[in-house]
Parts: sequence; C-alpha cells; structure tokens
Amino acid sequence: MIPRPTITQLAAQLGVSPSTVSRAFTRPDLLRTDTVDRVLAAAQAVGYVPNNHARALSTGKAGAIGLIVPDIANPFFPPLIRAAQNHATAAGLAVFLADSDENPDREERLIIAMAPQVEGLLVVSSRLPSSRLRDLSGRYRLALVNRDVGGTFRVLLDATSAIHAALSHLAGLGHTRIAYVGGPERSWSNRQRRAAVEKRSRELGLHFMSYSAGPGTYEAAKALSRTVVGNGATAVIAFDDVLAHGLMGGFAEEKVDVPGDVSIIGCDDALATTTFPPLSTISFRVDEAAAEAVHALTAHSSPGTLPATRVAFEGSLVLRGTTSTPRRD
Amino acid sequence: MIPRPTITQLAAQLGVSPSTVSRAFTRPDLLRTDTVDRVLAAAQAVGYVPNNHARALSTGKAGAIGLIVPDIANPFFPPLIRAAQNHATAAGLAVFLADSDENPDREERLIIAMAPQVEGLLVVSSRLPSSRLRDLSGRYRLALVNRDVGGTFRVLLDATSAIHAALSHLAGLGHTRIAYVGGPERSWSNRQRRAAVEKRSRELGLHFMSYSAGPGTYEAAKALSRTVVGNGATAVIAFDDVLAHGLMGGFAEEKVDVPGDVSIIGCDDALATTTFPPLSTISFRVDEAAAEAVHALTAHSSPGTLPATRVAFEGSLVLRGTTSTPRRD
DNA sequence: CCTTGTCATGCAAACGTTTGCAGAGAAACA
DNA sequence: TGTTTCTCTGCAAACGTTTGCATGACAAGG
Repeated sequence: MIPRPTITQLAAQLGVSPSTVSRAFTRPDLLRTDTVDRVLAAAQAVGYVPNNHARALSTGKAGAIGLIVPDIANPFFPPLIRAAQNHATAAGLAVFLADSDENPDREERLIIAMAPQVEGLLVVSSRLPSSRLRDLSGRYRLALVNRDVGGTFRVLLDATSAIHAALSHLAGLGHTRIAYVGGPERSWSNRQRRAAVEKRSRELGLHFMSYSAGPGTYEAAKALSRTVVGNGATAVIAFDDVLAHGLMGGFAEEKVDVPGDVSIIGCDDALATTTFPPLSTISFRVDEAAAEAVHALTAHSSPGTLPATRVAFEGSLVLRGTTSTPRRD
Repeated sequence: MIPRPTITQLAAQLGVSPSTVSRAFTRPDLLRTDTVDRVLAAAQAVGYVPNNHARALSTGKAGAIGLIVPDIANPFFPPLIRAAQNHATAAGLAVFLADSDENPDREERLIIAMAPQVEGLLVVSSRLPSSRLRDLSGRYRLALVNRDVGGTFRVLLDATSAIHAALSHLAGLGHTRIAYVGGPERSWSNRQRRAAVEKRSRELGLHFMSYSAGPGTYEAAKALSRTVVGNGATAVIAFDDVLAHGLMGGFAEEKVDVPGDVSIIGCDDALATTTFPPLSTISFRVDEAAAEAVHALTAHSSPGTLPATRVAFEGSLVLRGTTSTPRRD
C-alpha cells in the first residue's frame, strides 16, 4: 500500500497541468483526444484512481447514496438491495448500507447521520411514525420505499389488486373462512394488506379473521398455525412469504395438509419455489421499484428535497401449489 | 435541505476560531470544558454535522470500510453483513456494500474501485484465484473471510472437525454410503468441505460419492436429488443449507422420506429451523468471525497492508431432525 | 496581413476540515 | 517581582480535486 498517486503527481510526470488530468477524467470532450489518451494511459500505468473525498469536497456531490432497511436477513430485502445497488452503480454512485434492526430510534439516528454524507437516502419499509418521516423528508433527500406518507417521495409496492384477485380465486374455489396473518405492526405494507383482505372478504361475503405474528418471524407464524386452523379457516393469506412458510412449517408438524386442509397465499415472492409444495404468492417488480427510487435520488433536477410524488407498482398473483378446493367435512 | 452549516460559520457565530470548533469534536480534552459545551450546544442548535469528505481529505482516513460478497441473496451472508456492520459502527465506521454476483472479474473491479476509498475491504467468500488475491492483498488492505490464501490476512470458518463429527455420527447410526453435494467450484469452503467429507469417509471405511450442484442454487440441488438416492446414498452432506434444502424439496416431491429414507446434513446454519423436518447442520460463530476481520481492518497499528495472519473458527455440529438410522431394505 | 473566432490548456481559488506551531495569559515557583 | 511552566486558543498550511477565467496558438474570413 504505497501512498497512491495524486492528480498533481500524474500531471507533473506528464508535463501538463493538474486541470488537464482532471478534465481527462471528467470532461474529456474539452481536450484533444490524444491528450486524453496519454493521460489515461499514464493513469493506468501508475495506478491512479481519483480521490473520491477530494472530488466530493470540491463538487459538493457525495458520489454515494444510502440505503436503510429494517432487517437485512429478511429475504424480501436482499433482491431489493441488489437492484438498488445495480442502478446506483449504473449512475456512478456507491451504496452505503445500514440495518435499522426494526428499531425506529435507530432508524432515525441512521437517517440523520447518513443523510448529510450522501446524495440521498433510500428508506425501505420504514418503521418510523408518519409525522417523523414527513419531517425528515423535509430536511433531507429521502425516497421512501414501501411506505405511503403524504408530502414525501415514495414508491409503493401495492398488493391491493393482487389481494383482490387472490380472494376472488379462493372464493371461486369455495373457501368461505379466510384468515389474515399479519407481520410487524409498524409496517405500512402490513396494514395495507390486512385492510385489503378484510375489505375484499366483506365484499365477497367471506368470514374474515385477523391474526398477528408479532415480530413477523417464521417462528411466530409457526406458533400461530394451530390457532388459525383451530378457528376454522380454510384459507390463509400471510403478510409475507416468511410467515406463510412458518405456517406451513406448523401445519406440517400438525399433519395439516397444504393445500388439502388449508390453502395458503404468501406475499413478496421472496422464497421462489423453495417450499414444498411451492408457495402461491404475490409477486412485485422489485427491480423497477428500486430503479424508480434510485433514479429519483440521482435526478438532480431538484437540488433540494424530493418532490412529493407517489409511485405505485401493482403486485400480481402467482399461483403455485398451495391453493386448492377446501376439503368438505 | 438548506446548505448545511460549516465549521467556519459556526466559529464566526460563536466568536471563536474554526480550530476550536474542530477540536470540540475531535480533541475536546484540549479545550476548556465550558468552551466545548458552548460549541456543542451551538452545533446542536444550528444542526451542524461535520463534513465527512473534508475530514477524510484532511486526515487521510476514510471513515468507512467496504464489504464485498458474492451474492447477497444467499442467506448465509446477511447475518455476516449485519455483524460486520455492527462492529464497524462500533468503531465509528460506515460500510460500503457491494455484490460481485459470483463474478470474479466484477469482484476484482470492485476491489480496485473501492479499496482506495476506504480504510480496508472485507472480501467474503471470494471467487478470485488465489494468485490474484495474494497480489491484491499486497496492494490494498484486504481481510479475506472464508478463503485460505497464504500471505494474506484471512479469517476462516473451518468445517473440518464438525464434518468429522457429522460422519462419525452417521457411521454410528449405521450409514455406509455417503454423498457430498457441492456448491460453487470457485468457493474455497466447497473444496474444503468436499475434501473433509472424502477424507473422513475413507478413514471410517464409508463409501463416498461426490456431486456438484453447479451454481449452488436451490433448484440445482433439487434437480440432483433423484440421482443422489438413485445411486444408493443413505446420507448426504450438502455444501450449505440452501443445497440441503433443495435436496429436501426434491425428496419431498419424490416421496423420499427424510430422515427415514435418507439423512441430510447441511452447513452454515443459515435456515435455522425453517425447514421441515428441521435441518441438521453445521453452525459457525459468524459474528465473532466478522468481528475479527473488522477489527483487523480498523486496527491501524499496521499502516500499510494487513499482516499475513490466519484465524480459524471451528464450526460445530447441530443435530436437529434430518438424521436417523438408515432404513434396512 | 489583420481581425475574429475556436480550441486546448494553464492558473489559481475554492470546497470544509485537521493539525503543527506559536502566542497570550495565568499559575506556579523561586 | 521575575522567570518558568502550563493551559487554552488562534493562525495558516495542507489534503486532492474541480472549475471559472484567462491565455496562447492556430485557422478562417475579410
């Protein structure tokens, strides 16, 4: 690790001014092409890499965005992180990642600490109260994902219509008693999904039951499985695939057959076909959502805070192997 | 997003010099305590946050480390990422995350691009050839995780002894035909684990069979399940839990009972108890490994590249529900 | 041949910190 | 009271870029 060469050294070595070297990287169109080539070749030779901090200081642009998720271990987030990463890289930006550990205080501290150092912050599935988010959104460049707060820039994965389709499908199969098994109470998605299931159940004249798998873990859902079938539900919609999977784990232990005895539909399509039977679920175009959010952050048309825009992507129902006609007793 | 206050503005407002404000943050012991209080209070009031880029430029310390993983969607990595994150934060450092997408070229480009901007790089489960890693390690501050390359700093999760224990256990149950289902060929862990299974099988006089689930995905393993039992294996050790899970998926479809017909042991303990039956596996103290690596990166005793130290953490066998006596035909 | 314009490059200031050095008091000592 | 030591603070240079402005060379147009 020899101290790395600076633009000045490279310039001296080439007999040009530092500005020329700088421009060879940032505004090559201003230089003669052979000058550019010469500089680039020399840079390559001595292993020159521009110092990002100096650049950021000079331009006022950070060259990075931040990404905050509540729990990186939840399989829903990694694909989103990867997508954000790819789009950021394409825009020439690096990504700072932070995990709020489902803790609102920690999340807020992270936002305050990171926001000044980056172009903007992608806040995914925030657990903060709406008022705080609105406030923070007024002070920093935030793009919310999966959280609908008026007055902020937000991109939403909207399960409503897919849930309607799911319930129509279940009703069509003959199910009449539907359970919703919810996740983290601070999650906007959870509230939205529960409301959608309830509303649509009423519309279709189905009996609706609501449960909550507190922390939203596999184990919590598994522990709930007995209760859910005990109360007579023949179909359950879970907040996400992790909970759906937990329920399946519980049912397997109790010899409750899926989909024979009970149908299950998850959400997020985070598990692909890794369950047995393969889980029916609601799938989102996560990559596009991430692209939208990153793009908003990097579009410097707005020098200040982001416009209060609401972008929604609808999910789609994908039926695999966990839904069928209810067993007639 | 009003332009944020600088140290100079804060200083002017307080009637002190910028150095004093700077020291209030970095070397408060050099100032009178009431001066420190006054500065901190004013900073708090106007919302001053030090500019990290300026600081980095001035001190030459980046205030961040980089983290490169081959596939963030593989459940083995998120816990590791989180652990690294936490330890870095504790040391006052942020974390740049990048995903090499299992692509060696991309991985190398990432290392070269990121290394100069950070204090050091955590390279997890590298897919690069040893020679490249040795070379890069000589030029940048790298800490390898899960890759044993002489001449570099590396922390290893060593499955050998746990695999020995696993095979002893299986042999004790009466198994005689053992299969190893491997993952990515570029993975050091994969080679290490295969070798350990093979060696121990010979020692115990067991019949050893080796398979490879090419890309190391759930689907690839699932597709292999028929072949594996077809060839008479009664117990299989999988490269990791994802593959073990894939095999279980395949067995479930083919009505091969686990553990009745075939016993399975995974590795990494990435799935906890979310399979049915709960997967027996090999567990590692990932948090400690991450701590070790981050600590090495942040310990600036060595200003240049890291010492060529090898730190190994042994895994331990955890038996859950996928191992039992082989069925006697 | 002079003017005007274009193109490629250089000069120097600025970005917001940190930090070695120096200086002003105040305190301690003789 | 004079000297020394200590504590606190300020000055100014440095970190490595970028970029507005100025300049010189050269070509084109008259």
